[in-house]
Amino acid sequence: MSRSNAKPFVSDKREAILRAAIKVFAGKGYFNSKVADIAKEAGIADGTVYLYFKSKDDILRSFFDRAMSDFISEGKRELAEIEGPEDKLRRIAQLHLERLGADRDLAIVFQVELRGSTKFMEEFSAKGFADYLDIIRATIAEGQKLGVFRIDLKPIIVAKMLYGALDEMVTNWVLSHKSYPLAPMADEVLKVFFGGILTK
Amino acid sequence: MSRSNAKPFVSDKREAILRAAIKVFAGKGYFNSKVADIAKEAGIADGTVYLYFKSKDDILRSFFDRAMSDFISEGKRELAEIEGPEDKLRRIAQLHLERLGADRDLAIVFQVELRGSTKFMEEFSAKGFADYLDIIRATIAEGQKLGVFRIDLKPIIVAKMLYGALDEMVTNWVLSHKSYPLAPMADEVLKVFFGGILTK
DNA sequence: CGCGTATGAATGAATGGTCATTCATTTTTA
DNA sequence: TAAAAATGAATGACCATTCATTCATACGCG
Repeated sequence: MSRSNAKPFVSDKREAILRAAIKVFAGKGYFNSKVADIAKEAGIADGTVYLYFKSKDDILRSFFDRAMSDFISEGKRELAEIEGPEDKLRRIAQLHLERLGADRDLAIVFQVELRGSTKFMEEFSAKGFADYLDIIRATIAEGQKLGVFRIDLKPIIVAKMLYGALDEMVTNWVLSHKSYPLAPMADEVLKVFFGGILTK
Repeated sequence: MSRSNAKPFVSDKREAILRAAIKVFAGKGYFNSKVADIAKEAGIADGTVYLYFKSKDDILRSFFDRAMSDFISEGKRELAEIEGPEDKLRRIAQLHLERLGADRDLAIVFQVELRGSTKFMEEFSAKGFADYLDIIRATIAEGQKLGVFRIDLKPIIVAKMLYGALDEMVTNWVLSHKSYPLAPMADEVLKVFFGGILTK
């Protein structure tokens, strides 16, 4: 009876477990994390985890599904309000770095833990990553149609480049022991991406 | 007595174990690979693995150490013969994609398995990756000094971008179920990297 | 109201399976 | 025939998952 009606908060605990799991995974790595560690972090009994998740595997999968679809839907909403492809790419880069730069544990799990096995990688890249990459690709193709971007470039390759560059910024930030703000690097990346590095 | 003097080939078996391990790790992932799997693949007994390696961990570490130092020393040798910073970067990109594109198992372990835990990542990025990134950074700084590259860019960031872009090409190639040659993508990447994507 | 009772949630000790690693023994080499 | 190399069965930890039991909550009834 603690808060209004009891029912809606069934997922409260699921949330708590998910948060605890991210923290634990980020700290010791997925394969080195015990389900008991997650339970302790969440302040519940070991067995309770299995009332909300099918398996340890399922926790990681659930985390990814939610984080990725949140990110994509927020991205689409934001992009809908922007006109030029150039500005769209700028916003994508900013959102990418802002989101991950705002939550180190989330970033660690994304950059490191989710990539630890071909099994996970294939599954995940098939799902959310492909969608994300496709949004970038479509924006580039749009820019080419409008004459803003060079047409002698394959959109999909250019999309992978931008994604790869941003991804590397995040990975470096995650592994670096220094602490600096991640988001501002979006502009540095775009400066090169738009204009190249040659002087001429 | 099989080949000239026996002694020098103590490492023959070490080699064989290493090769077997890469194949096994590439196939099922580091954490899902049993030492017994590696032994079977190498055609030896389980215990024999421990005559050549301290632990399962040590196998992955040894693999990385050798692959990375081989790559870096070969790279340095090649680069010494090249003059302009622009051509140097071109060669770096080509070597990067040629080497990984020539050995899928090696590529899988590099792109996926070595990144599966912060523990490994921190250790590895501290070692070889930092050296590699620094070669790229130095080349870019050199180009700036010579007036070939824009000076309003931070070399380290530009280096991470190039590395990140190449890395993403490799990861996509590894995870893709289609089979296409990786090396030619170096030129596509450099086209953008040098010239940017804007038409102007 | 207050009390018994049914229902679902939570617990955590026990289970079962999995492997990395060891080492007494055997095989190969010189 | 001694030393070195290789073997593979046995050991001991480790941990995901299960499930018999306990606990909390809400409801019905006198």
